[in-house]
Amino acid sequence: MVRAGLTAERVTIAGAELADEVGLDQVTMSQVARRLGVKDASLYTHVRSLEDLRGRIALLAADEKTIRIAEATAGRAGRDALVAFANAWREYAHRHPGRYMATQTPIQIDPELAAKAPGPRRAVELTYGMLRGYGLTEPDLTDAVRLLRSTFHGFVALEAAGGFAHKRSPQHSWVRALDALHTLLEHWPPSREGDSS
Amino acid sequence: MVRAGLTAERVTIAGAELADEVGLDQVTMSQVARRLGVKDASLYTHVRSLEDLRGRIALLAADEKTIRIAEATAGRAGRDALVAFANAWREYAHRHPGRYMATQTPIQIDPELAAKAPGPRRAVELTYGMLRGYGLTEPDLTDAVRLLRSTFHGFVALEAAGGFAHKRSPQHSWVRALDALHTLLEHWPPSREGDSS
DNA sequence: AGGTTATACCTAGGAGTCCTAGGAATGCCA
DNA sequence: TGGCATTCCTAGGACTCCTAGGTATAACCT
Repeated sequence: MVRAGLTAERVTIAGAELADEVGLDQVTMSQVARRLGVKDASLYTHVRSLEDLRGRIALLAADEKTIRIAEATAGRAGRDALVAFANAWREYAHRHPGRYMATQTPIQIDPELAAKAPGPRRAVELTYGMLRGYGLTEPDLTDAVRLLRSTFHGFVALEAAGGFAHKRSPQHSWVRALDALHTLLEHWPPSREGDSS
Repeated sequence: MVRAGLTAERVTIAGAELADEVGLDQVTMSQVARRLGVKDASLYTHVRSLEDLRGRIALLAADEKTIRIAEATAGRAGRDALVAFANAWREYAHRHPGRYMATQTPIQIDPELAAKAPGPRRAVELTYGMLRGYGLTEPDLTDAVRLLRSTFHGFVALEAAGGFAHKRSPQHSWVRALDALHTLLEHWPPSREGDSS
């Protein structure tokens, strides 16, 4: 009898592959075990539960996505950086739909595990860095970061859910959205606080 | 023996309530049946499968959300309409997290059933109507609609997933995002097609 | 009212899933 | 070579989805 040589990472990767191939909710302990040539009970040595596995897939995806974005934006600034950032985000979501969907999970991720994963924190830093060139200051900066992340995520999520009719290619709308966001960042509106107009 | 008086609608509503209370993935045939005081097998008279039920919940949510938005935007125009539209969207997502999450489901909804649901189609019309005041023309109009929908959805999705750190209230960022979108719509950038700068 | 029909709801059960408990095999290191 | 930690197993309980086939009830029709 040959051991399969499992580890939490290998289980997570198998789950992530499965998620991309057949959808996140088809990722079951049994399926993952089958793919690894192992009985489902064996997985519990490496992973606490199915929930835990899904959390690990989400963190893996966050890390991978962050790395792609970092590579894509390296050495770029302004509009170039914005476009590279956004395209890397969207491409990751397209290439790894299951992994990406795992990141949408309302958080019940093991905090201890999440603390070790550099992805999420790094992603925020990257976004701030990308916006440096636009001359925004806090709290506008945080608001702009959130707006960008919302738009990127929302677009790919609607795309994945079939939320766009067929009359115009999503690609066109995507490019135009990036144009719009760029000009928006260049002319970020002042706060209307106390404005009664 | 008293009959429960079930129907596809009542099963769907029970499922939707359950989704809001305990999360969409806790919506099982057994749980819904239990809530209705019925055996799980009985539900299959009214609903084809669990997938089918989830699709019905998604359509119900789409309809409800559209109605809320229609009420909120009635008689408004310009920025007022934009803010009312967006707030109605976000409020629905907050109040009915489970239902809302069901709408994110990658489409495997019974087409025949979807054709009868007015929600999604109506929602698109409403969005176009809201943008009428901004003087956009096709294809910019479609691009703008998609950008707005992406941002609204992305924001509430990230909010629900705990994607925003605690340093600044999401509410502030939301208001600023709406400001930003409004000025963006007033100064929609021309197409850069063929622009090599 | 009584009989007929449609259907709402049931019981029974198979297959698949998550997860635990405890045992056997394997690789490592003295 | 022997001891030990760990990997992986078998066995099994509880729950889930869904089907098949039977019973009870409501609605309709004369």
